[in-house]
Amino acid sequence: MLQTGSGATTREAIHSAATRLFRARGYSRTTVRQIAAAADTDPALVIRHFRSKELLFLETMHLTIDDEPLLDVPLERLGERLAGLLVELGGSARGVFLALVHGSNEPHIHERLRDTHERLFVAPLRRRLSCPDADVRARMAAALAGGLLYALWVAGDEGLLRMDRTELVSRYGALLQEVLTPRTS
Amino acid sequence: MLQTGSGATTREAIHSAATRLFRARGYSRTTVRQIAAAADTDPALVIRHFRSKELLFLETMHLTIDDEPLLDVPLERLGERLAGLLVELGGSARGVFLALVHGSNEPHIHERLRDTHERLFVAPLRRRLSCPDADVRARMAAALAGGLLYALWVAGDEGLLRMDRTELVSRYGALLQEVLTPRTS
DNA sequence: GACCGGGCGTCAACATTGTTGACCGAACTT
DNA sequence: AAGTTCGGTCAACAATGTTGACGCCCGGTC
Repeated sequence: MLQTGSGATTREAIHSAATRLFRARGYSRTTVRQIAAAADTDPALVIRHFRSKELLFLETMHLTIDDEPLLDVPLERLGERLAGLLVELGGSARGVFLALVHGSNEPHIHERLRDTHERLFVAPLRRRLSCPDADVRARMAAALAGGLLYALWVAGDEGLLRMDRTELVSRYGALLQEVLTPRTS
Repeated sequence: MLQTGSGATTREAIHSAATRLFRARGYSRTTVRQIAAAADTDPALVIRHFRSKELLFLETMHLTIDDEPLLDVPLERLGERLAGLLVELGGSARGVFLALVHGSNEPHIHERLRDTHERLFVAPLRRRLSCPDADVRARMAAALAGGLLYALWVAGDEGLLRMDRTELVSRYGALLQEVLTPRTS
């Protein structure tokens, strides 16, 4: 009957509090009671609205990039464009990505991360390629993309973090370009 | 005074049980009581020998590769050699790597992962290069290496997993080679 | 109007987690 | 022989995710 009483609003309060906390502190370091307190409600209600902490996590942690800017650039600049997107990605996307990676010990979260990798990197890149080995190229480029995020955020390579952004974009972009449209020399 | 009574043996039993369980199930899904049961002892003793679950994890989860085979290959084959090492790495190294990545929500484990990345990938590669930008090249190659492990194990890209090993080594190796010793064309 | 059925909220409890302290036995030191 | 220290056992603690019992209040039905 979906009566839109105060139920929906507290549900949204829980949702937004969970989003913020999961992004900031990850899955295991965020407790249901913290979420309840931030949403000014009861821990039991958090579970009653979303059926478990893990389902709440899955419902809040969606990693999306507008992949339109990926598509509207000429093919020979795709590598640099993707590299630029990756290094500028920071902020909220960083939190979601790290939460997914850290939480992917849990099978459902791992599945979510795999979907995200496929949908965010592999599929858009493959769509831009027409050669017979487009799938392999897209997957290798996706591995490179994930590798950059891994090195910067997961491993925390301070050498790369301190590096000049435009140089990093240029060099890593050239590498991505080499996977996507190799020089046949 | 180091009396080698039954103290050291149970400590080793705990150590080996923890190693096995952490590798198989990761940090958060392994409980101190499971470790104690597998070592046939008491949970309290696990904590008394290693001061906390996290310290026990750090003492057991060391990721090492004999980097000698990395060094004894001519520079122009280094890329393919590294790629070969990475895809054949499986087994126990996979468990340790995943445990570190998943657990790196915890600051100390994150620090361990950063050290491992530096010691396992960045440093050996930089040692082989002599150009002025050796550091940047080594770090980018390390990002590629981590990206391959990330794509295969963390994200679980089934397309790459199903791919022919020798082709994957050859193609990803060429890419690594491009970072290490770029064709100046 | 009386009734009551179900969504919303509150509270107390449960099992499990990591961790600590109290107690005990045995072995080594003096 | 006395004492100190290490190794082990047991019970407890606070915090975690989760569940069930109870109360409230609004919307529809006799």
